[in-house]
Amino acid sequence: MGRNKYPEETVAKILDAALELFCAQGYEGTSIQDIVDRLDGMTKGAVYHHFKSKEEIFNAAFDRAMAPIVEHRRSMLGVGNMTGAQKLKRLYAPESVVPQIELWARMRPAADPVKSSRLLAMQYQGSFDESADGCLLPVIEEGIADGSIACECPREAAEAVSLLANLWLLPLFRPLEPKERMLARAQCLVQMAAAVGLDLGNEVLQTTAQIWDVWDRAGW
Amino acid sequence: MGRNKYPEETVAKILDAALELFCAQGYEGTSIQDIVDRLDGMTKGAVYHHFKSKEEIFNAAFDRAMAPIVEHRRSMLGVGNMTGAQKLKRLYAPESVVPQIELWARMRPAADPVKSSRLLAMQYQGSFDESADGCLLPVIEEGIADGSIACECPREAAEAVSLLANLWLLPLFRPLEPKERMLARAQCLVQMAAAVGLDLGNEVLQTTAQIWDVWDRAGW
DNA sequence: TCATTAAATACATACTAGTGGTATGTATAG
DNA sequence: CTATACATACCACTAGTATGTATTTAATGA
Repeated sequence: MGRNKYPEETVAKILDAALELFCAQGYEGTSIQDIVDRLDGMTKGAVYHHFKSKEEIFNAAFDRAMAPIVEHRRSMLGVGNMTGAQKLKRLYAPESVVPQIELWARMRPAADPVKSSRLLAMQYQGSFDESADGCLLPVIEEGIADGSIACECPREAAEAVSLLANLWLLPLFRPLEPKERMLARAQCLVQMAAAVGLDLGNEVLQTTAQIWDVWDRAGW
Repeated sequence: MGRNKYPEETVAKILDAALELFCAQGYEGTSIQDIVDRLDGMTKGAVYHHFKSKEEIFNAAFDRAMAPIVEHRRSMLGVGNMTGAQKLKRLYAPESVVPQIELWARMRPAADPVKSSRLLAMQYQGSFDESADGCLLPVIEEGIADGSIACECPREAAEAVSLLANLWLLPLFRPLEPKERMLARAQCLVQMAAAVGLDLGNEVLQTTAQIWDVWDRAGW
């Protein structure tokens, strides 16, 4: 194949193939050759021209997939006519979470923590980032400032809620539990969060139910 | 090297070397050759005579390291003269947790979730196992049966507490936070657990403080 | 405005060191 | 004598590199 006039198309193709494979087979279970084989006609040279390592492909693929979701969550922060408490509920309302879940469902990560260990590590790391630099902690602090939230340990509460939401309520790396169990988890999280001053709202239950439906439809 | 009269010594040497390397460099970052190089004079043939794969070495190394700790925690279950609530507090008291932490501290896992992703995945998986088949859920159910614990969602509460204890209170895969922050986390977890009917007891604070000291002394 | 050329880009090809794992040989203990 | 505990030699495959080649873009001059 000769030189492409629009190399960003090639990059997109590489990232699409990589994302699917990384999710289905894990990072270590996916070889560069696997990716190349999905790019009909293309060779390893092309891949290593656009990316300098497998690691970089991995990160780029997920950053690209997550970008619109991160953007959507961030967009709420600037809004002026909402209290912190209202924004907090919004963060875990269906319209904020379900699009992310639909993306994950399409990517079909392996329901085995060890196979998906790298993805799991990213979600773990991301839970802390989300609390610190992302949306959750800023929203909580906004709520404390405007008097709509009373929380003595905002940072810790944010981390705990974020961890549980990402690694426990999202059925990413483990077999899908029965719907009632997932709802029980959500109810449990709501109670626990309330104990440290965070009212996540009962929409979390609806969110969880919708997540379950998406996951179930996707054939888990 | 000729044939050893006591092959279990060879096995022990392999597992010792493997454990240290897997912790320090992660699973993928450790090659069989790395392990062999630590077994002076021995070769890959010896390793593959005793273990059939890298995976098996990994599992055997950690099972061996964890065995005494698991045993110690299990030993509490049979005791008859304690209520479930008392046993629950015991599970997170210093004498139950600190030995485990000292083991981890000696192994020095990399404070990077991605590098330690396989260990992280094991801890994650283990958190669910601990709730389901391990000590936590049985103890809670014992407490419900004897009237010392009032918990509406024992399974969910156990999972949540287990996850937070293993992935948030233990400073395994992330840089060590300041002591006050770790104590704030512990306080936060105690409050959240109380909200779903589990009294972890204030010993958790002492446990956390001791864990921090061990970690700090180990040079994190 | 357009042809010519130079340089930068987008790939393909061929190769390397190192990996997990195996097949097989050999010496020793039971 | 046999089974075990190793050592030796090898294999297919991996991430990554060095280099070659064709094509697009930019610069130039008229």
